[in-house]
Amino acid sequence: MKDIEIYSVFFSNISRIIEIPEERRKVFIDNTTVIFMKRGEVYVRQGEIPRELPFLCRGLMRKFYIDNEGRDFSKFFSQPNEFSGSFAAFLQQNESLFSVEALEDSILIDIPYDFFRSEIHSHLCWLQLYTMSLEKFYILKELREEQLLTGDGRSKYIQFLKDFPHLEKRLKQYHIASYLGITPVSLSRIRMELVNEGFDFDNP
Amino acid sequence: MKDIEIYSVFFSNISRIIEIPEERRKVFIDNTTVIFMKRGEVYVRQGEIPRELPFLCRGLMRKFYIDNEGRDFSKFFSQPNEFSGSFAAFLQQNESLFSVEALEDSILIDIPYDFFRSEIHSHLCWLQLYTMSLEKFYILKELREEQLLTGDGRSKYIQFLKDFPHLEKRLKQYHIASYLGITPVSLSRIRMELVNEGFDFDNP
DNA sequence: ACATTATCTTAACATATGTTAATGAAGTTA
DNA sequence: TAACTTCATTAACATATGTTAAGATAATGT
Repeated sequence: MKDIEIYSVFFSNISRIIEIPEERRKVFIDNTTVIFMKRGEVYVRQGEIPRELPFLCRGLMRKFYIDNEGRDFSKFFSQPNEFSGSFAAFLQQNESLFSVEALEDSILIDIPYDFFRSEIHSHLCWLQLYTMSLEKFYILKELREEQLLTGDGRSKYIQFLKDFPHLEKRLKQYHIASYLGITPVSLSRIRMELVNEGFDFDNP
Repeated sequence: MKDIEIYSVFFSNISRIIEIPEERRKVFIDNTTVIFMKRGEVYVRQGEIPRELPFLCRGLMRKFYIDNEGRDFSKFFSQPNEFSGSFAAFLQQNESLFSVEALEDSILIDIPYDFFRSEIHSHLCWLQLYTMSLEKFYILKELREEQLLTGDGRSKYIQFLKDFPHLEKRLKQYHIASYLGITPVSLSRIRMELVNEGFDFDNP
């Protein structure tokens, strides 16, 4: 798949939300880069300063923390038409708190920091789109915060199944468990419970 | 304290970040409302649709969830110069997932939804300021998410002490505990541990 | 298809946190 | 000051989740 096709799909998708004029599209294409990633490749490593903000066009990526004891926590699973890096680290140009890896072959558009600050922040159409994106992410975070704060393993898993109905089968159990902040063993117990209560994972 | 003084301090504070032209200030003042709240008063209740976005000028407020079993979880403690409502509910004009109450006498500026969408979203200066605010909140949420996902009670409490050094003495222990997602009993055990290790809560 | 590896399940036991309740400390009101 | 209320601490016990390890199942590479 050629870059031009990637951009074409990209602009077609965002045109459903806001119209970007031809001149701005051209500038965008000239200043950003299309990246192809293979499954298992790491986009950015915890501790690196991300110089680009990646927009996921295709595939599936995972944001994850490794803590001091080497434990792995999944922060989020990114799906197409989302930014899939660390806003926090990119915006502040400091070290990313987490790594990002491709769980499946993926395609993303890399937006360099300087271009982001000059172009995106100074044109109303881009700023509106970016703000909507931020709002969407913020809303997700608010829900996630509630889930993590108030829920036990079981309720967090049930919420996960609602939030990501198509991901349950594409993800490893240990990735799901690490997203919920529990162990794979504990997740397996919860799944067993649900099955005993009549839940059918093939036809949820 | 009169409204005009509140607005004066408000514009003075934000002018350190971005300049708002006189004409926009006037429109802002004409379309927003200053609200005075007493300690213990509730600004918005879980389940209500917030028609205004509140900006906290003075005081201390608490955002909190009550779950089905009646348990109380503190989502955040808002300090001056922050929005202190639910972005998610306000932006989408749907039911707030949490309540907001004043823990101390507080003053806020209420921004009505329609005005927010028409005025703030269509003037670059406001949109830039708003975007920065969103970015700041998003960054906070990203840190909070990590804390909730990866930390146990003890490490979350230590992080809380770093994040809110002046709040430890102004808040009840059970509010702190509910912010960390643990019980007051568990928090008390952690504090006892820290004291035994030589930590001094009077001179931290 | 086979061998190999990776993942998931299950069980036994360990640990952290929750629950309940009693006590003590601090702040409020009469 | 005394009586009362609210809050924090502490202890005993209950429960959910973690840890380790074994075996079963599924995925992968040759």
